Amino acid sequence: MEVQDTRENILRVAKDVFFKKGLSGARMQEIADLAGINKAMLHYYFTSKEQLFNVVFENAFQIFAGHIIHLLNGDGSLEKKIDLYIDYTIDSLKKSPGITVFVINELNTNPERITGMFAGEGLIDLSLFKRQVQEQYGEEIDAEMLFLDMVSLCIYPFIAQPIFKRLMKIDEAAFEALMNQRKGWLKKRLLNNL
Amino acid sequence: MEVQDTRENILRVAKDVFFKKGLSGARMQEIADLAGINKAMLHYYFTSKEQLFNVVFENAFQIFAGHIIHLLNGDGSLEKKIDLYIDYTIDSLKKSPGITVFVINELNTNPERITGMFAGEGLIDLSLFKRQVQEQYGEEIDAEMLFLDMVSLCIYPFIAQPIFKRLMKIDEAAFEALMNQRKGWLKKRLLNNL
DNA sequence: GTCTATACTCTGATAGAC
DNA sequence: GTCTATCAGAGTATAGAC
Repeated sequence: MEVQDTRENILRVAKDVFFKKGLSGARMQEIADLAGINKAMLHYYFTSKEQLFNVVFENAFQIFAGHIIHLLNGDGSLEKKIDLYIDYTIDSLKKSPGITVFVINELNTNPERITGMFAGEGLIDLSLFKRQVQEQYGEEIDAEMLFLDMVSLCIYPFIAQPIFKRLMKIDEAAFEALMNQRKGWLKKRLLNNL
Repeated sequence: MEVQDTRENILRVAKDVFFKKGLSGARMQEIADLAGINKAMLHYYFTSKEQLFNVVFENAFQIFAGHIIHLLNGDGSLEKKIDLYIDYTIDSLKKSPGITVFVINELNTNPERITGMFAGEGLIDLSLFKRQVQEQYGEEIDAEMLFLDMVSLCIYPFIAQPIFKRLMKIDEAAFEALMNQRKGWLKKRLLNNL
């Protein structure tokens, strides 16, 4: 197998294992087994478990934060932005439901990471969003609260997915359908209130 | 120190350590140090790390699920219930912000737990809530969606607390104030829409 | 690039004295 | 009930042959 293939393959299965078990719960042996290689090979491509984890985490954080960046820095009216954010976030999380718990958990375990993640560019910044809310709705709507609402409403159902599925007595497919239906519900609820 | 004191003391510090690092990340040595005893004593009171963890988890889950049980099975009108749920949940999470990530993460790592947790009584059941919504608002409001909204809006800000604090450039105290302010905001937003 | 074998550390758990 | 000392297993990482 070519270098690139092996490396990509490791990252693919490492993602699955780290998503499920976190940094401390994951085992290099399991990653090696799933990748069809042995532990020595893992250390040939990645110097340590932590380094491998960091690569996986940074990829995941890009996707996770992408939703928010998309919302904050997108073009168009507030209504259009919110509309797009809902579709983008829910569709994206349907494909990779474990990503939120993974990122949140790591950021909780290892809060120093946050500073590093936000240091990059000025990409993650609420000020444009705030200005837009103010211009269109004045003081009546609190931009920070609206932002908290949007993010919460879209993301939390995926975080608590195992509980909700049990509570509502539905399976994987029904949950996905519920999330699709939720897009319309959220647009009505969020936009009608503005 | 008396038996009860030592045991309670262990549970208190074990909670802190497990909340921060999870099952696999926690170290018996650290728990022993913080409790002011040695590892042998830990195993005198709790047969294994997993057993200690289970006790901590079950206590935490009671608190976590208490919010929802409170909502689902409470007395009074829907409006009153929602009002109470918001106050109860936000006040409770302010006191123990780490609990949500802890519970969610463990349920994600170890999904078999969910069945056990729900098996107990018929306490966690959406049907009363659904009936109440239907009676008061007919088909216009989707009870499951409304339920998802309430829980998401109250809980998610605490889960993503480290990120939000960084994003909004506020400290611990300001975050708490924001959550207090949020109670009023949520009541207006949720109840005006019904 | 890939493997086998192994070194070495960490950590959960127990034995046994007091 | 509490401690010291120690064992046994697991798990990361590396040496070195091919």
